[in-house]
Amino acid sequence: MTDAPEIFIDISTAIMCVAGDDLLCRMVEPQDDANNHRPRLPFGPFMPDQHRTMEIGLRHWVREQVGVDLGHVEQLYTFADQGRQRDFEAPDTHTVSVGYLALANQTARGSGGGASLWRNIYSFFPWEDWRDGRPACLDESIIPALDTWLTAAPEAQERVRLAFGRDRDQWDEEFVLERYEILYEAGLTEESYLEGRNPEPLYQGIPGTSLQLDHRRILATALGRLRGKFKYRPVIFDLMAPQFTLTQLQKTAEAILGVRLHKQNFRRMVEKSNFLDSTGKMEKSRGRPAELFRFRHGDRADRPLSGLRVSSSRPRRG
Amino acid sequence: MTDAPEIFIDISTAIMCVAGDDLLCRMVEPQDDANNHRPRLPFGPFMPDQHRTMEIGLRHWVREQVGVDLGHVEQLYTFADQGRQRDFEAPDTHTVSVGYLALANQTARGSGGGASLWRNIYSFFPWEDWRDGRPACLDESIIPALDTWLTAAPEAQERVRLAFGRDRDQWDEEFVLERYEILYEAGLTEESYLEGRNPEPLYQGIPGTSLQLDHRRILATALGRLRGKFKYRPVIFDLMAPQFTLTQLQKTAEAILGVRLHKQNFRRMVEKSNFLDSTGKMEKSRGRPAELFRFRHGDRADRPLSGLRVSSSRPRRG
DNA sequence: GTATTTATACTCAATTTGAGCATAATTATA
DNA sequence: TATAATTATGCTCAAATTGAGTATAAATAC
Repeated sequence: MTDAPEIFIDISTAIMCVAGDDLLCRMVEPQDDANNHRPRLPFGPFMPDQHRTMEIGLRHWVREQVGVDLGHVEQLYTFADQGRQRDFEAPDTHTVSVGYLALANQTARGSGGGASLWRNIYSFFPWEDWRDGRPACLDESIIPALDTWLTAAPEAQERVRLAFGRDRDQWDEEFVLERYEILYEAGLTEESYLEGRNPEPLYQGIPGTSLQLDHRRILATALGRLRGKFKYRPVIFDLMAPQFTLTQLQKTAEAILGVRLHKQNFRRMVEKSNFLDSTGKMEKSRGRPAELFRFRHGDRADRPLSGLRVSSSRPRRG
Repeated sequence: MTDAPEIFIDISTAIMCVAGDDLLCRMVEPQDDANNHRPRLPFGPFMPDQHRTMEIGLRHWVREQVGVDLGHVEQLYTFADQGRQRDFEAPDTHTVSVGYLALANQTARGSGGGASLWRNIYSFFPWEDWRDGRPACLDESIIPALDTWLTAAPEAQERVRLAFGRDRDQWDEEFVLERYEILYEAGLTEESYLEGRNPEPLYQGIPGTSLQLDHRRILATALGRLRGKFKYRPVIFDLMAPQFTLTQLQKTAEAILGVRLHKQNFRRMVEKSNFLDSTGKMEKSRGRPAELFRFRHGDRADRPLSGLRVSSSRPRRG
């Protein structure tokens, strides 16, 4: 077993942050040196002799490449399939990719080395943002393209139906990865085209910026995980500034879920959850000033670690 | 960078199955060749030249070592910390361990090569089974031992409180891994003793069979994941025979959660969820015969993929 | 000082949950 | 053969939660 390919591990991190209405992800922009004009996540090899754990390794690469202070950090998934992140210069090598999700708040946004940028997450997944109603790109390009693909791959019918729903209400916001994987397999992403999965650049009608290597896949995993997790663990507070108003909290929840929430009910839920301590202070901006709250940490909350069981608002018109 | 340690990947699988009241996990028993008398999970190296994906690799090792037909398969976590699964014979090597959860039903239990056995999962985590009330071992050995440890490591106080709760009702059944990790760090597992974390065999008062390598850690991850997941995805049906009664379904849910459920409410919930099709048939055993149901697959269910939002029964006596 | 904006309070019906009582259809046993 | 024990299923009912408002308060903008 001497000529088995040597294994390398890449650690890539999706760092999320919120600003106003936007859920942002920290990218490393391409240096425009011809080869690779797509942005990427901060990433680097896992070096067991220098990093006792992968999380230590990840913090090293993040510090070096984007200099952001991380709050909550969690491992997402390990992708090992051949060909999704192959290094063509080292064919006798197999690189496995471990994706992480990290959360930061605005105060920790840092600026750090090199060209880098916070990008709205929905610029990579326009079809995931339903805050202003059903995204137009679904009916304009994605669904028609998938229908075409399904005539060639009818066995995928059920999977597509589950991921993209049939009519309204059938959309499960957590299936971010499933949807991205389907688009990838259907050849509707630039990634699949560049990796030679299909001869035609079918992706060109579909909006959404593509990323290097398998980073958009990792990012899809991150968004899906975040959407699921914040419903049952209070991770949302890692995205908030130390003090915040209920509206800011709600905007953050909406940005994560890609969905509009009912204001009064959100407030009621959050108050009952006992997560918040009120600072006496007020924030004034436009209309009536809003009270500033802060997160009440572990020891005093009664439901130790549940999340925000949000209920979305479906303004009645149909 | 020529003398960086070479990386290997182990794939280990926790295969779960249900029989009656018991949640079982498929072990490979030790061949009793002195070195290792502890059981282990089926596992083997990931060989990228032979297995296009890790899941293919896992199925290969499972087939070879225990011959079980797998239903649902899902990746759990990738553990990479030094020293938790070190191979002392190859010091210039670093092995990363990827854990998987797989579900099987009784009809798929197979027998396959070598000495192997289904073992009750709570034999490894006796403190996780609350079906007959609070496990005695908690107050008899675990909590006192943790208290002793906390005097030496007071910074862990908050973590311990969160994982083990203070009084009743504070126990979050999903924190299986967190609890195991605390016991490991506190030196209260045979694994930590054998890995040289502490000179005294403190674990000897604590019940629970230990496993080889980091397999009990993977198993803890598996149980925690299963407990969480079946609440929002219908994975429980992968553990059921093709036809089953509501009581059997409830027993399975109880075995997973390690908690007793309220029968009538469980029935009501499961009927409303629309997951079941009634076969006309009945199963008779002791009392009144029970109707046999089967799982209604995807296309016809109205809530496509929610899980069983169980409500536990707390018989009032306090 | 009136319109606009935003925050917060309160209401109310519909639904869901938690707990238990009642009844039905069997097998085990006196 | 009657009666007890056992298991399944049906139904009730109050409490709590949810979904969708209306109403009012406290600012700024014009």
